[in-house]
Amino acid sequence: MSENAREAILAAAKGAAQLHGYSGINFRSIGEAVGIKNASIYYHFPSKADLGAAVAERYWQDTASVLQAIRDANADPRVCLQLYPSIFRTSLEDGNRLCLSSFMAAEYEDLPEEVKAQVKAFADANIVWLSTLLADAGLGGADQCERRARAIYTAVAGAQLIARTRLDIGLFDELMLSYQEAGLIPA
Amino acid sequence: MSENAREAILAAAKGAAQLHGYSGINFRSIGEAVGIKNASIYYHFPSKADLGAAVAERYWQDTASVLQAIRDANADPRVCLQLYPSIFRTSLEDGNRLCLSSFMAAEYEDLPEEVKAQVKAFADANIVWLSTLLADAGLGGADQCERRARAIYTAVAGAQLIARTRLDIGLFDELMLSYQEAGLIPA
DNA sequence: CAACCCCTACCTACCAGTTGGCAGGTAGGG
DNA sequence: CCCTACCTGCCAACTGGTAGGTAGGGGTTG
Repeated sequence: MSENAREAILAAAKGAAQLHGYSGINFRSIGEAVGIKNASIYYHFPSKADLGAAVAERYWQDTASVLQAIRDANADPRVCLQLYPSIFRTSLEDGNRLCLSSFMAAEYEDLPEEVKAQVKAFADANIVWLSTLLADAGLGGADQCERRARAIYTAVAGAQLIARTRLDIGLFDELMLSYQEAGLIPA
Repeated sequence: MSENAREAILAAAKGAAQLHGYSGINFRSIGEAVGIKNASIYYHFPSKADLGAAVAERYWQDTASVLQAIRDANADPRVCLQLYPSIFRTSLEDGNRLCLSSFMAAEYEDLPEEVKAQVKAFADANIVWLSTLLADAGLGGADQCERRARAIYTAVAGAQLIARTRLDIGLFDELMLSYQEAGLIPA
């Protein structure tokens, strides 16, 4: 196992956290999913807080990579902006999972400090990406773009949160369309 | 105590749920807050699921009352729409609490059926109110207004969720302004 | 080549704390 | 005498976490 086990633990914990939150990360279940005993997880991660922070850090880094890939594949910033909601859509497709960071935002008051920091980092990464692309699309100055980036990020996260309760991805798609019609997401 | 106890339990459970979610509703803590022992709660509510459902039901009913009061106090539907975010703002003011329904939307997969139903009812109540007022303001047909109502509700809920992690109500206010500037919330 | 040792990556067994929930008892008012 | 509105005491399940043991591979030394 070795490095494989570490990765498998991260993957299992990520999946669990997207379904049940940080408090739903359970060492016994994760051990079972990975194929080791719960105590063995402590060989790879010193505590639950460390594991949670590692999961959240990996999560925003992976998201940042996907966002970068969208930019690389599409020269037109407006196309990129329209593809932005897809990163939230995929987790709904994948077993009605929530954005890890949204779930942890809800649990924020009960989170260890190191996890909180990674949750904020996710939001920051999204806002930076959005605001860069808004600027590239010529939609105002830096300040204006950052404000709008924040608005888009929070709105899309909210849409995912609520769409989840209806078990209907169509609702999420419809909400993205409404955001476009209203002028929040550039059409 | 009697009927007082029941109300006190509901209030304590509501407060706990807004901070820690459904899974954070803890019979011992609630008993302590109310001034009775945990086992005594079972006299008033047969199970945690029942208590949770009662709390969520009361929550959307109270919200519906506040929304109705806004309508009663303001003839202009546009003024009402601009006051809408205030219901989310107040819970942030009150100890950085989240909308109960948003928190439970995150926990949705782990919720008992009867609680899920009340979580949905909250969203429905908000959307009905918003879409009625959008129609009153002459902002399109019934279908169009309902779509926009959904968009506003999810965006505002998302803003509250993310603003919470920054412990800064100013961010929430700024997001509401951005939604207005973008044209999502009628100005 | 063999004996040795240590490090990796796990294991078993356990602990203390917390959880929802239940059985059965009781003070006091009508 | 019974009903209300609580109580004590308990249980089983589950939680994160710890102590200490071990199989096996690799490197070093006589």
